[in-house]
Amino acid sequence: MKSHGSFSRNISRSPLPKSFYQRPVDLVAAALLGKGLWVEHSDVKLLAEITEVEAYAFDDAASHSFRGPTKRNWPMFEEGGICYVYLIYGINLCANISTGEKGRGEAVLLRAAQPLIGVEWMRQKRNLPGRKGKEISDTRLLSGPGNLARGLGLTMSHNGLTFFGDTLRVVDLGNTVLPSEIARTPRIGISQSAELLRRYCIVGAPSLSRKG
DNA sequence: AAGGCGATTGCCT
DNA sequence: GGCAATCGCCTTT
Repeated sequence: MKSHGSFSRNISRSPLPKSFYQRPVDLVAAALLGKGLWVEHSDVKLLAEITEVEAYAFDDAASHSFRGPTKRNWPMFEEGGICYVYLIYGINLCANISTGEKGRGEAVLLRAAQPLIGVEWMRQKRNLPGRKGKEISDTRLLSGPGNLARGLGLTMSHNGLTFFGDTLRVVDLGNTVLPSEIARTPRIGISQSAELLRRYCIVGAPSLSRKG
């Protein structure tokens, strides 16, 4: 029986400690798989299981931080556990979690998650007025970085918030993701350092933005 | 001061 | 499978 989508677990409301993020970005990326992403809005509380992420290191040509701090990427240089939100292609938002010590310049991009709590709220966020086609299935609501940010209601107002506060949290879902269940692949949509295996995903998770 | 291009998505062919 | 939408940073005048 696969655990994805199940509620029969011991879900913690406590955010993971700062120390969780004070580690090399690739370790944090892999460790985030299977964890709960908790987002609180004034009218709703949301929870989703992280299934796909990408690691971006300071010495990585594909990373926003590669050329040093700017007005846009400054949260990447904060201490680990800070939210970095940016606009991509003028259309979509992407949410990241900074890692390492302050000044390091590394982050994990959140690419996909499985909705657990607040599913209908997420669907409303995705089904914006004017959208054609069929209703989006649960597993696709947070599939892809732009969709994840939109479905969870993340905006630029979340830029710079911590993931151990009231609004944003990463929590333990009481499950275990074995190393054999984790796949490493090239990152998606980049040209620099395209050969590096820094995309991490839970093998076979239905919410993945792409197979593998 | 201006133009190219990107860690994307959804619609159209 | 191709492409438009659309904003900010970086590179080049």
